[in-house]
Amino acid sequence: MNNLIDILYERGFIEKTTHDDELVEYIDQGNIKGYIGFDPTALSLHIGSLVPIMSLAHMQKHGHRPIALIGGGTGLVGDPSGKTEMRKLLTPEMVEHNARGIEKQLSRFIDFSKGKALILNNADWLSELKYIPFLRDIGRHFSVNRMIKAESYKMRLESEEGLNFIEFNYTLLQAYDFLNLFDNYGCRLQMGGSDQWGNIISGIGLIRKMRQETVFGITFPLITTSSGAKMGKTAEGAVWLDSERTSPYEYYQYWINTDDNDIVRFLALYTFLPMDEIKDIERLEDDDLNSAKTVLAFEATQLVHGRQEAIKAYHAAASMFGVRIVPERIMPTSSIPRDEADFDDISVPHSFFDLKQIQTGIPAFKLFHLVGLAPSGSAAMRLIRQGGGYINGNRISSTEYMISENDLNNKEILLRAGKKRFHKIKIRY
RNA sequence: GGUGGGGUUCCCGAGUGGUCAAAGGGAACAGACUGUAAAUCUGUCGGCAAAGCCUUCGGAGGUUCAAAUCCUCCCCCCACCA
Repeated sequence: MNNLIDILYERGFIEKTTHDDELVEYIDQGNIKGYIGFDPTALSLHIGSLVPIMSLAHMQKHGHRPIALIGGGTGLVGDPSGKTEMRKLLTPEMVEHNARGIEKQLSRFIDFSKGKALILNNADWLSELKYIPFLRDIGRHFSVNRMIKAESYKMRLESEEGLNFIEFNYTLLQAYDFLNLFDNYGCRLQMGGSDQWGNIISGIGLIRKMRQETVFGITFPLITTSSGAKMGKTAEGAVWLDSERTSPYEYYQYWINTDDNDIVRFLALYTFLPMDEIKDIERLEDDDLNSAKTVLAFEATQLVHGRQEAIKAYHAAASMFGVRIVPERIMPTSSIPRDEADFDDISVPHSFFDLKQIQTGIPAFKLFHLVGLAPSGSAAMRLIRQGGGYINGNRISSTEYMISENDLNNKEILLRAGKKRFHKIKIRY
């Protein structure tokens, strides 16, 4: 059970691989290089990229050398695989900017020091490509007949919108990436999402044809929640790894809201906790399940935002929803604090108001909108009308309700929308 | 370039002169039930200090008392032909 492949299989990272036995043999040699591409379509990565990131981290933990390839060049083209519509084209400046942000986030999971891992940008070689030589050297190895039969293009070919030529070239560029990494870095493994299978196979084929060498591919399953939703999608949009976009508290809450049926799977994928402990979770019921979710949320938050932030989020949640001490018997390896500490709540979303503003009086619905608990005044009005608006734990009875000094509770007002969205008003003196 | 079909509120999708803030479904939100879970049931689901008013149906004009619906021009997408 020491081979990276076994570990990845056990934790649920692998959907399929090429050359099963040869791949295991190859990885057994140790210190191998494997790469994954990251699209710089946004400034930040989100939860959807966590599986690739974690697998690179596992690689490193097992003595191999991960290569994170930022798609600075391919990002200018846009991967159509599995997409229903064409991506918006990004400007080179945007791609460059995004690449930096992504690099920062990756380094939380992977140690890039002393060549223990590499971070590369394919713009470095793709932007220099000459069209005619590229067509002659690379393009001639690709059969259009085969390409249009590929599953990843199928959706687009059958759709109304069709497939644009620029996107059709994406596969060639990604195959060329692999060739390049093979030639210059001795990289023989590419990993990626299941939608990348076609692109990965193309790279493998290209290297076989041009270098007569065998290289390998691994794809990850598409992770969905038990209810069928894509990972990391909420009403507010994606759950980002960047604390500017998704606060550690919100991030923590996302994991706490995990479906019961997903806990084991997610602990395996999104934490480094030992598998034998994770398997014990399957036997838990009721309240213990919530403890397991707490561990999941804590560990996942710690990985992305660091221990301090994870503890803050954990404490904030405790102060809102009640303290929950995780028993020693559940996930003993987890570093989640298990003692009754002083639970502060500084991580709960909050904003500051002047005492004067409160004394003047402000309609409750207005305040809910103001602090972002409702997207509009109308929505806030509805919320209150439906009995979903609370002040300091008490349901607001009327849409006319005015917030005043009387609502101050220890210099604070706790607003709540529905069951689990909180916002604290603090008075600035 | 030609011909035909399209662009509707977060998404899908009905609507071809007033009864349209626009059917239906999905998503989402709230309530009940719970465990900050799922399932189920009920309600809400453009904005606005709100029984009223304002802004939306690719864009800009126009016809009309009245336009998502009719006319003109433009932009974009798709299919077939070249």
